[in-house]
Amino acid sequence: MFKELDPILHSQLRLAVISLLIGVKEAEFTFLREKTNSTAGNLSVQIQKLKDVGYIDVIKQFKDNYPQTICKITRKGIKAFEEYVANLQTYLGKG
Amino acid sequence: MFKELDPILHSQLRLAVISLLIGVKEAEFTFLREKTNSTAGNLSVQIQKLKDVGYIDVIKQFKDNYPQTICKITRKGIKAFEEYVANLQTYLGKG
DNA sequence: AAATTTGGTTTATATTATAAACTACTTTAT
DNA sequence: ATAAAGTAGTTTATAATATAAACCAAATTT
Repeated sequence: MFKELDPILHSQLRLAVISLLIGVKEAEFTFLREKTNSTAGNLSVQIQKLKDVGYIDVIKQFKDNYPQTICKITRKGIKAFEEYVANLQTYLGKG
Repeated sequence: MFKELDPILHSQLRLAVISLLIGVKEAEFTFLREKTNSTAGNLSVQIQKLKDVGYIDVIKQFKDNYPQTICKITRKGIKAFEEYVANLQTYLGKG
């Protein structure tokens, strides 16, 4: 009947981050923070979680003297997102 | 960009319950438990929350000597579900 | 009448999310 | 040169959620 929803993606902020990364394939921390309208602390935590499970790659470097965090979705992340969306349909279908 | 997702509905079990209730308009606790494959304790708590915010009405009665809990979605609940689904599209659109 | 089943609720615990405080460094203004 | 403010995050503490386990009350079965 209802499919399990990946708890990693069933979070507003993490879902928004993945959704953005699917569109652009690479994005800065600050870009994600602006687009998701989240606090830096929360975003930092959620990016770490997405990285821990292998849904994104995180590259830390410096740009114009400032630290810069770049995020990229992985193949695994794309697959997880697609499955999440598909499973979600089992909840929305009856509406 | 991303719309806020109603935290009451952004829960796998509560969303499943509402999804079921939209289909049938009235359902027993036991029916919901079977269909959602949840534990009675968890379901009891989540039904209480849906009732607290006015998304469902809960009627307690007896049937064949046993207590029976009936749940019905309210107009407010239907509206909330529809809005949740619409807002969710802002997250899934780029996939 | 003891054990099991039905239909739940309550309570305790694990997991998540969020915000606030902090680190480390850079830029700007004085 | 130094103080104040800004950038780019991380860590930590707290609140909210979810889940499971234990419990309750009555009914049924053996």
